[in-house]
Order: sequence, then C-alpha cells, then structure tokens
Amino acid sequence: MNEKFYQLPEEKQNRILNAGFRVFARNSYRKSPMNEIAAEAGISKSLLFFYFRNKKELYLFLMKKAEELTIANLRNSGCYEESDIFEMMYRGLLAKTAMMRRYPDMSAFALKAYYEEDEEVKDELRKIIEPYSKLSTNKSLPKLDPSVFKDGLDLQLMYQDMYLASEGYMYQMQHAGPIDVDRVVSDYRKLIDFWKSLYLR
Amino acid sequence: MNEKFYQLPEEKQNRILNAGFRVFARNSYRKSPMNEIAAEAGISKSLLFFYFRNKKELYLFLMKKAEELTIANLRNSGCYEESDIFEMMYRGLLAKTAMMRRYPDMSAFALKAYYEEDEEVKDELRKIIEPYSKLSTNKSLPKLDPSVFKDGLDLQLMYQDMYLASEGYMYQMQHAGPIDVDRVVSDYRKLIDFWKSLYLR
DNA sequence: ATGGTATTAACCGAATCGGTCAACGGTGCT
DNA sequence: AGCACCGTTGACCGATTCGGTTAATACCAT
Repeated sequence: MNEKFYQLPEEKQNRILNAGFRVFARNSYRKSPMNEIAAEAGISKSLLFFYFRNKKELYLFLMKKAEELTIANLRNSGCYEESDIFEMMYRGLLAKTAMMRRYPDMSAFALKAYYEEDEEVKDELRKIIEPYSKLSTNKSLPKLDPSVFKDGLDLQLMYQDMYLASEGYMYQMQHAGPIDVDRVVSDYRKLIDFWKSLYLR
Repeated sequence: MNEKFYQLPEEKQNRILNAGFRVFARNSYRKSPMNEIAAEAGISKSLLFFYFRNKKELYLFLMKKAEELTIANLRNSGCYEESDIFEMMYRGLLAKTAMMRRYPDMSAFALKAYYEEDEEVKDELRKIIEPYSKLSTNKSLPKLDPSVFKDGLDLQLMYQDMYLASEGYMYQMQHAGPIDVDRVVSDYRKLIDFWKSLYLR
C-alpha cells in the first residue's frame, strides 16, 4: 500500500480502516465494492485507489491490521498474567469491548475472513491467518486449582457455562443493534461476581 | 407465487427454500442474485422465475415461510406449557435445533431480514415481521416461584446466566462451521442438569 | 503566478444483474 | 408415427455495477 496512507491524520486512517472492516464484514470479498467502502469512509473511490493499488491489497492489508491490533490488544489486556480465572475472563471481555469501541466491525470482519473462500485472496489470506489463529482461544478449560472451588463442583461444566455466557455477550454486542457498551460491561461484572459467589469456596 | 410450486415433491420445495434462506442470509437483499439461489437449489434460473415472478416475491415468500415455520415450531415444542424453567429452556433449544436440521439457514435469514433496509422490500417486509416479532422472546425474566430455589439466590442473574449461555450455544451452531447437532444437544442437557444442581434447593 | 500535493469527476471495458422467451426433452394419448 | 402437454432449460437482452485509470481540479505555501 501507498506510504502516504501512514502520513494521514490518525482519525482519517481509522475512518478508512473502519469503512473497510464494515463493508467486508457485511458482504463476501467479491461482493464488497470499493466505491461503497470509499463512500463509507467519506472519500472518493479514486483516492481509495490512490492509497491501495487494488481491492485485494486493501483486503489483505485490513487482515494484517486486524491481526496486529488483536494481538497487541490481547497482550496489553493483561488477561494472560492473571491467575484468577474470573478476573481473567473479565479482563478478556474488557479488552474486547475496548477494541470494539475503536474498531466496531473489526472482529466481525476477521471472523468472516476466516471463512472466505474466494480464489483471488484465499491462499494469501490463509498465510496471514494461520499463525494468528493458533493464539490460544480460551475455549478449552485452563488448569485450575480445585482447592479454591466448592467441593464436588464440576469445573469443566462451570467453565463451559462461563465461556458460553461470554460468547452470548459478544453475540449480543454484534447482532443486537447498537448497544450501550458500558452497560454491557457493568452487567458482565455483576455476572462475574455472581459466579464467584456461586463457585468459590 | 406460482401454484405449481406447492405441487412439487417436498424435498424439492425444501431445496429451493433452503437455497433462498442460505443466499439471502449471507448477503443483503440487493446482493443476493437469483442465479446463485437457483444454482444452490440445483435448478435453472428460468425455473426459479417460473415459480416466483421476481426476486421480491421470492424474498417475501421466504419471510412468510420463516414466520410460519417458526411459529408452528414454537407451538409444538411445548416450551410454553412447561412450568419448570429449566425444562422450558431445554425444550426451547431442542425446538431450535430440530428446526435447524431441516432449515439450517432459516434463522440466520430471519435475523438478517429483520435489519434489511432496501427500499424495494422494506415496507412490505415490516408488515410481515411486525406481528411475528412481538412473540415473547425469552430475554426477560419470567415469573418464578422463589421457594424452589436456594436461599439468597439472585434469580435475575441466574436467568441472565442461563439465557446468555443459550445464546452462546446458538451462536456457536451458526458461526462455528458445521457442527454435530446431537453433541450440542447432549452438552446442553448436561449444562441444564448442572444448573439444576446449583440453583435448586 | 508557480509549483507541488491532495483529491476528485468522468470515463472505460468487462462482468453481473433481473427478467424474458423460444426451444427442448420426455410422457402419454391417438 | 404424430401430436399435445408440461416441466425445464440455454441463450439472450438492456440496464446497472464493478475494478481500475486518467486527466483535471481544488488547495496551499511560496
């Protein structure tokens, strides 16, 4: 992509990024028109083609950006250093919501890209996704010290419950129209404390 | 739509319905081509236009069909007569999975249609959706008899937990590639029993 | 005015779209 | 064999949209 893109004021860069995320998240690669992205970003199609040589380049650039931002976000969220599983999950959702404020459609874009099959981008897309998809998603049960939990508690089921509810939150935030993010976070905090009172010894 | 459509063998009708659900669920109305739907259904575009005069007619027909199927499914699921909230939720998910077996993309289609804004279909679409969207979604806490639950339990949070986890299940079934439905159901059953052991007195 | 830079309107050929229509193949009747 | 019927399709049409190019703007500092 054109170096000039980086010299743009950050706000304008983000407008273009978000426009790309949004359009590519809503439609497949082939059905995401460049003029729609340009309009969404508030610039002309010509200018968009000035910064990015063609659609493929923009698409792959967005994917790299999404990967980069996600990794950086996970790192500084501190949810890996945290040993308390409840606070770990809380920090995880906190990180996701923070990201969603700045780039509302990025995660939807990344998810859709993960299943993109278009020949024009498929191969190079996989190369970008592969290392990044190996990042431990917290689907599987992490190691837990059973002594802090109530006796006889099925930790596997406990974790599944919490994980699914978190997924449910993320789902609502993306599919249930525009949402008051702060409200969601405070609701989630209450739920976390509810779990602590239920599960902890 | 053409009467002849109903005289088709049911399997072929369903193939056409599912093709429509699938394509319209993946793209917006305007970006869902008729030839793609026809190909997905294994028939020619001409034949599709023989059964449905134009794209708008097919789209609205699918919406009506989705409404009709959903209502019928909810009715016979028996999840309304059930007073036990745990069994109610279980029956609810059971009903949804049953529907998802026959019409895998119907609910995704209905959800997308709910947000469709295209001028060509917007108005007539709303007329179809309106009465049907008033069906009580079980987002809000139903009336519960506190005496059967553990003392001091926050019923509001309990229900929120269960509701969100169920949403998480539905989310996984639609966005996490093809899934073993039976496995999901049995997992969910285990979770329900887990909740009963946690929450019931 | 001048020169450089950011930005765009206008345009191009190719592809895709919704929709039409004449023809095709099979089946049963005569 | 011929004929009529019916489900089905390939080929086609005009209109629109697409990715991408280019020549010309608007803007701003000298």
